[in-house]
Amino acid sequence: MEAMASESGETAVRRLIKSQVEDQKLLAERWAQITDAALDCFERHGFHATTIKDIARRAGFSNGLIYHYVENKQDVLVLVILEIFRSYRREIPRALTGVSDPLERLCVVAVAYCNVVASRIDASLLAYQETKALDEERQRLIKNLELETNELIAECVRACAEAGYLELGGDAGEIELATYRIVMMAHSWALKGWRFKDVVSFERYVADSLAFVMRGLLSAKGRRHYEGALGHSLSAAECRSAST
Amino acid sequence: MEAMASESGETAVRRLIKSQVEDQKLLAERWAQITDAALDCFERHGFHATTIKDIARRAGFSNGLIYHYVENKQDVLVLVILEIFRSYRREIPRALTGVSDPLERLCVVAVAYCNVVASRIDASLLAYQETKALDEERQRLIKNLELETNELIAECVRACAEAGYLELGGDAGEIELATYRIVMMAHSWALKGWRFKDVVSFERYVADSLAFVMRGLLSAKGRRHYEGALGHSLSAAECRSAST
Amino acid sequence: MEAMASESGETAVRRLIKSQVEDQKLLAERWAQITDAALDCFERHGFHATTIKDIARRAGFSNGLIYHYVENKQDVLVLVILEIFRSYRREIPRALTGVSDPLERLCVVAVAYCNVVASRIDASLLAYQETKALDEERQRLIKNLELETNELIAECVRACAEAGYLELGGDAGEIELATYRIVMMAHSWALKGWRFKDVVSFERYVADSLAFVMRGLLSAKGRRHYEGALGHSLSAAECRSAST
Amino acid sequence: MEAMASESGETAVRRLIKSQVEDQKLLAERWAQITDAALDCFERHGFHATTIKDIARRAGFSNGLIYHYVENKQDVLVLVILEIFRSYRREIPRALTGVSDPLERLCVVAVAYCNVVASRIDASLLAYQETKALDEERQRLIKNLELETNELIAECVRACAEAGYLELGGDAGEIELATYRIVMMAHSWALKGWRFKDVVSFERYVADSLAFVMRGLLSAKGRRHYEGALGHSLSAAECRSAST
DNA sequence: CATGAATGAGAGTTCATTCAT
DNA sequence: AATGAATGAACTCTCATTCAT
Repeated sequence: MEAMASESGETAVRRLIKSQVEDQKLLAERWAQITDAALDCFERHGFHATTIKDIARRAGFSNGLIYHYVENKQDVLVLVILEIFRSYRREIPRALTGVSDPLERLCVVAVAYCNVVASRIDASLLAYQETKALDEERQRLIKNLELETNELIAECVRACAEAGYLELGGDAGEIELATYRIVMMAHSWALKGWRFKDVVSFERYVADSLAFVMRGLLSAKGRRHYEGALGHSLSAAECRSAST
Repeated sequence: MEAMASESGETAVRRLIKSQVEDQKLLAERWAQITDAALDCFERHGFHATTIKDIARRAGFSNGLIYHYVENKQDVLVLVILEIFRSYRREIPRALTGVSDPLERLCVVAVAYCNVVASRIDASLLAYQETKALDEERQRLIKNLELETNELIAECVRACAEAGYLELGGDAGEIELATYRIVMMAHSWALKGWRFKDVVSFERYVADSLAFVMRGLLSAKGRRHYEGALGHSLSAAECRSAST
Repeated sequence: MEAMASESGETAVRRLIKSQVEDQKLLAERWAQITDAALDCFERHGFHATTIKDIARRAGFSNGLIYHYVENKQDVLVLVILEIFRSYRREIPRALTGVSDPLERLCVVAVAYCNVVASRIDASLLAYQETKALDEERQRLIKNLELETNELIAECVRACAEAGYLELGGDAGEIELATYRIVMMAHSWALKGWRFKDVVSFERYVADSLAFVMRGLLSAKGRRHYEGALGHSLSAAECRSAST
Repeated sequence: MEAMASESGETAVRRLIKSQVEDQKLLAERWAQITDAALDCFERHGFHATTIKDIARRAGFSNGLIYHYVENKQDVLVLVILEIFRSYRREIPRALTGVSDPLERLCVVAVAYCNVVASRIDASLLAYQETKALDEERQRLIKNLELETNELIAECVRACAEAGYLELGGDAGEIELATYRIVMMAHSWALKGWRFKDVVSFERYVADSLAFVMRGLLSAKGRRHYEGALGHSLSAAECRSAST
């Protein structure tokens, strides 16, 4: 399911963002340049205060060129938001590599997700802040990508649920809600970072929040497993978080 | 402290938003009209896509008039965001009236906060989405109002902590983090409502989330109290939530 | 001729500037208030940068009131420019009182004219700067008033010419040109004061310029009279200039 | 000093008026078009009554384009005023070419200056009328350019003073005042042309005024030289004036 | 006679987008 | 493929003027 969804994501992008340029290699390179430049500008001044010229200047080419690779300014925003979802899809599987215990996988995925969000706080917020500026089709694309990304977490949740570690039945709604508990734990740092930073370090925030979420989600069996055999590997996960 | 803080909020507004019109009654009426109209427009198209003329038209008066009551478009946004904080300050104390048990108060405050957010989902998001469009002074005002509002919840958290119901020491950081667990529970509905709505009803979301947060925060003593004597009054609180 | 002309001036004003208010005494009082306030504002910020509200505020009444005494903003400018011409008509005859020698009268009128200009530099410039902002009828009124004022000087010139003191025939063109030599001597101080002030005092400027103009205008007979019997009274005139 | 000063003038302009367009040739062409169109509009309706759109329309391009070559409306005014100072710097040296007698040079420079002013009466007045509308830096630039231009005349005055032709010591203040006598002779035609035109032709005005100024400035020695050997070349100068 | 809230046309300016080169 | 000059619609904000009270 993951593969299918993510393909539909990339495919949809190609359908949505029209380029006049045929050469696929060049297209990819230019999209990357545009994305980098735009991300930089948006983080500084937000989407609306950034002009196409700003982006072009930072990318090091003429403003006209952007319109060879993108139909309009909205598409640049889409490109940027996409890039974040790509980060998730790159980083999360990497973090999960070699981890097999379902509960450990859940913890790892939560921490990895937090790390991605934290490494691009402003970009993560863009999706919240500016999606409304997009037309319906593009909004739908982004929501789909979010659901795809959530699926990376949902899988781990599902595995835990099946192993009886979670205090929930296995129906889709419950799985999704539990997934969002983790998603919001990461996004809260981005959304409220301006305040949290004065109160607690990121590492401490992640550790505390993970413990909080786990207390909220785990069954008695899960709790035993979590507090028992899992102690050492979890601190390892936290270490990894600090090094990103 | 609460009273003082909230007063400073209103005072700051009067200092920040300059009106050419002296008549306080008229001023209040026009501000309300502008706020209503703007809220409506912003919810539909977002802040940037809404023009002053749109707002004036919807409010039913000339575009020039807005500038008699507000210095610029930013101020209209401030007015709108303010309105939400006013809702909190109106609704939360009302919900708490007559409730004395600390843990019950905590549950009630959480539900009340969720209700306010849910009744003005889009407006609640505005603060997230558009605060960046404001100058520093206005951003500071809004952040202060948020902290003031949080204090309404923090008080209840503190009382529970002092009663030993919570799994935390009483230091300010821990209190604040716990407060934000509740805040984010409400905001998550606003932020992710587009998805949750397909999965779960608002009432169910609130009930589940409250249970989740409580499991995460309560001490053993708190848990006993929560599950024991509190059962009946909590369902009452939920009923109230449904009726708002 | 003077009387007739000045009457036509005042009469024209009453015809041009329409007031809704009948009471002539009140009308005069309000016009004076408006003129004072406007003069003050125009000197600070110029005609265009001054708003009707600015003027009303400084005059101490509501902006609406101005439109009871004046048809539009242009009329306020006319009122102000008029005030300067009234100064000429007040000050110049006063300075000439008791002076009978034609050449002495010429010197006195020149110095008096300079004094009026210097006492209201910015207002004097208004006529130059903003007359173009007026419609044709008002421009004509102002030009007529200027000619009336010039006549105060021209009379003295004519008397000197008739006494043979000047190097010119008596035809109207020559008289007028000689008159303008004196007018421009005064206006130059207003127009170029920003530069002159660093180089020379006003009193010195007047004395030098008077000498310069006289050298340019006087016949041999006039020069003899000027350098002979006139010495003492001229320095007296300069003294008066300094005391205004 | 002259060269240096005039260079600093042009340099200051480039620093003050910012264009988005790099191409120097195009920049010069567009500036010229804007200047011409603006001059035309300003002469008709004044600076304030002229809109950017008016200028664009007359120049034959879109209103947006102006802002590629100029930062704001003020800069257009600066461009226009500048053009006049450029005329002085072009025309005056040309008129002086081949004239070596100091007194003759003084007469030639006066006539040439008058000719420039007369050929662009309204533009010459703009500097008087609208400088107040500019910010301080731009006002300073214009005043500097005026002083630079005056220096073209002051040189001739200085040479005459050194030759003993003028009734003045050589100190800077006296030189400058004498220079301004000539400047104001020219500007008076612009300022009061509306009246003079009915009384005297421009050529006659220049001849009379030159004679008037010379009578005012010359020493006995200068007068002898002026009336003696200079007769023929001066009428030549006047002829040139008529043909411009 | 006086007030001041309300109007609305129109100003300067910005910037996404186009297209000739 | 790349440039960057040109366009022009649309925005925010101002303010002379009106008119109900």
